[in-house]
Amino acid sequence: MNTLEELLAASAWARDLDDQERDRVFPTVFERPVAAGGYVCRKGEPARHWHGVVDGLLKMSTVSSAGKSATFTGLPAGAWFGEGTLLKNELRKYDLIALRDSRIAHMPCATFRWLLDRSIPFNRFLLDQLNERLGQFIGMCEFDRLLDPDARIARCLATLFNPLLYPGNGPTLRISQEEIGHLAGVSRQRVNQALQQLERDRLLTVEYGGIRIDDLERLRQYGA
DNA sequence: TCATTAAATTGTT
DNA sequence: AACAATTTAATGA
Repeated sequence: MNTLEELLAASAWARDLDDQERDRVFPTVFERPVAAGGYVCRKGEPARHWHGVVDGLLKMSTVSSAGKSATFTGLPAGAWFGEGTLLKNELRKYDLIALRDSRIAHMPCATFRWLLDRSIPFNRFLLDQLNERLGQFIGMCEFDRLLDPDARIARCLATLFNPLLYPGNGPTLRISQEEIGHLAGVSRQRVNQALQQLERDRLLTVEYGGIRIDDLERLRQYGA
């Protein structure tokens, strides 16, 4: 995934629009770079856009008043996010931070509402996405308290390869072990150990600066 | 195109 | 957290 055009081509909601809708919607969507460590949006801000990840990697997290941070999920290229806040007309509930230099698509709130009011495919997409996310988060509640670090990392990685939420990506993902550590909330050393175990189990292949998934289904189930 | 160097990432302690 | 080894990317001959 490299260009805004490719992101839109890979996104189900955009594919299903008719020509007239496309002409109206696409020109309003623009792209903006975010440097590694930078915020795409902050907890407490009003939402002005719906966002997509053209390229890069984000984490969704919050910081408690005591200063502890919790990461909820990672967002790879192909992800669209922020609809929850737009739909409810609330303030953002999470921080979205770039784990590395990233390029983020912005769809203005007005366009989002226009699609919401007239496009069935767009509504269908949101419904599917919210449903898929719900499944992910319920899975996280389970593994957060029940599973050992290897399994936590396995499932954390599996979520990044959800083809419904993050289309347009192959079986390989450029992600460093340090970045995986940030997402899963474990040390880089522990990530390294876990990846070696998962490779022995033939679930994935460790590459320099990335991983290749060999068995997504078993990765999802790991530790169950 | 190839060799050299710097930077990033990995694997280990 | 620190270290050495490995891989990649960038540079210039």
